[in-house]
Amino acid sequence: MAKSAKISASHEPGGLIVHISGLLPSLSPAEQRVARLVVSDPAAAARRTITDLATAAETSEATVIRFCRSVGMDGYPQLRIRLAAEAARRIEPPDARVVGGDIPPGADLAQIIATIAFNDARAVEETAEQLDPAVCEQVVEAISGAGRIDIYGAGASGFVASDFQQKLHRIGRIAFYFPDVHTALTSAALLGRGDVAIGISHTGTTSDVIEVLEQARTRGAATVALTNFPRSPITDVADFVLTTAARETTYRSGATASRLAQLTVVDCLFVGVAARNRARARKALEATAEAVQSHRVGANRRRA
Amino acid sequence: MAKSAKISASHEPGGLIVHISGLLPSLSPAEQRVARLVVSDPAAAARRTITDLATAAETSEATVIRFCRSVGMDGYPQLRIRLAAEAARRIEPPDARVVGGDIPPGADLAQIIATIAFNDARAVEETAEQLDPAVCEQVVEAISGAGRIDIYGAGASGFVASDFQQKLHRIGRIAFYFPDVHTALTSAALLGRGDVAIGISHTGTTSDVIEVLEQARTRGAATVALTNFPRSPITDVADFVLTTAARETTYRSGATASRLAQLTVVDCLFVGVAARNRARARKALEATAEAVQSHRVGANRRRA
DNA sequence: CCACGGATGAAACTTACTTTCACCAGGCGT
DNA sequence: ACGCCTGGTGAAAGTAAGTTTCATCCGTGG
Repeated sequence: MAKSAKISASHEPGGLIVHISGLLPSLSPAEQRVARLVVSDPAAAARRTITDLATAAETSEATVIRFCRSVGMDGYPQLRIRLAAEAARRIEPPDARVVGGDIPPGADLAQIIATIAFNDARAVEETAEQLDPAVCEQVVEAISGAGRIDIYGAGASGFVASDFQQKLHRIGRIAFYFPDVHTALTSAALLGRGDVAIGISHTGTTSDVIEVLEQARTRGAATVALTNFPRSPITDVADFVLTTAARETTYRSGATASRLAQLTVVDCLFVGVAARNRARARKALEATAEAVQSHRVGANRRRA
Repeated sequence: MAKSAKISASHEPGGLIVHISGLLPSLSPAEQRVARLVVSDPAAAARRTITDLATAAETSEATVIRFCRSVGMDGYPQLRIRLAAEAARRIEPPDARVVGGDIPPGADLAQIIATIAFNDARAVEETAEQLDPAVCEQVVEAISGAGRIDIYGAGASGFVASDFQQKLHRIGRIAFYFPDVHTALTSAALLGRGDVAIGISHTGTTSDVIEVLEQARTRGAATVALTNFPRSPITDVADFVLTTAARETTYRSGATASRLAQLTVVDCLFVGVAARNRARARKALEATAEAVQSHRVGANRRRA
């Protein structure tokens, strides 16, 4: 008893396994048998019941408990949990993911999934990191006070534009999206001071969008550009520039990463606007949610 | 096609937590209370005894056991250990970010951005983790060999459906998307063996989509469901079920996280299909890229 | 209104964990 | 050599944790 008592003081936060193997020689023979089992396969040990482990170590449960105390645990369940945690941590990180890289021709689907998800998640994170909250704030303010909001985007970015439009609409802001250039131009011509025009273009070189944004600007509307390239042409016609941070240059993994990044920015703006008037936004959201209720079918099933 | 045994079954290698939150709506109220406790702090739950947890969830031990079974565990000890492992693997939760939580009323924009981006990125990562490559593979194969591919989705999921359609179209697959239920139904009625129908619904309860998918199935098409909830009604009419892992349950941060997750899955499938025939896909992509070139304006500037 | 089925918790029950205690083996003083 | 302590050990008793059963409750649909 005296021997193990002194050890109990050491609180071992890091490597429990290491800790155990360190004091292995100071343990009694029967406890050593237990310790060796534990050290050699922590994950397996974590799965065993105390009786099981005792049998495997050719000893009694009592000894296992003594072992637990010897290494500074309260009891067996605690040891089990620590072991499980330890074992989980040991798993090496998923092999070298190709950052922003191409997908090798021979890749299997699991690899493809890992690569894509990694890049997609990165795009979202990095976009958020480099977003300037000050600019966002100004844009949010402009949108909040706008008489009307026009959103432009072509192709894949049109998708995002449309999403933004819907979101704003759902919280009661007057927002429009135009899938067609001519309609957009017409609308832009009707904007004025106090209105907001938002142009979305990943490359920042989509002439249609630039043109429309320019039109809006000359009419006195505040113009916002959302693009991946801070020095692209679209930024010339924008009062506020928001950038995404998708690295993907190739078309390989679709333009999905950039789309996700754009959607994230849009979401931030949306929540920012909604936060300005919680009550009103919430009310509007609840109303719209209710509206689609009738198109929902019975709840999720219970059992398997 | 093995229609009896549904593909996807009990695959949850990625995240147990994620798995649980997906199952959440399909649990009974009392079990949901337990689930919420577990999801909100897995590490703490792992430390608790079953009686403790039951008390905290204001329910009985019996319910906790039922919960364990519902999420596919043998019993409470097993759950505990899995939770401990899970919690350990989890990287230090970035300071005060409310995981899947609400955005505090007083939050400034920088906080909002951080929270949103964090949740969005998480949704993408966790979705990838829990995606079953085997099911993906089968879906990819079905799509690759399909005579025709119909994609259905309403509201926000409609965007994703449309995106998928565009992607497949761009690599030369014959794919359709219908924004309108009636057109979709008509189209579904014309499907047959060898065709593929894909239904996208975050909640898995959108009656329109379910209906159309069912129609497609009775016509002999292979049906695929993409939803966040593995036990939702849409899975009843699907041969293949793919799930996303967005935790957000509230409308607050928009349904953006779920949308991103869906897009990621779509991207994976797309790349998977494209990888099946690199040459052909690449050629098609290059052709389409060239087509929009004329709508691009001069390159990015070099310096300021 | 009742029958029904699922959800639920109390209590019985089982298993796992912990403590107690007697025993044994080896060291040590007489 | 003989007791006599001392630490190591497992059997068994005891306690707590986990699991099952079952009666009750509640909402649903006939």
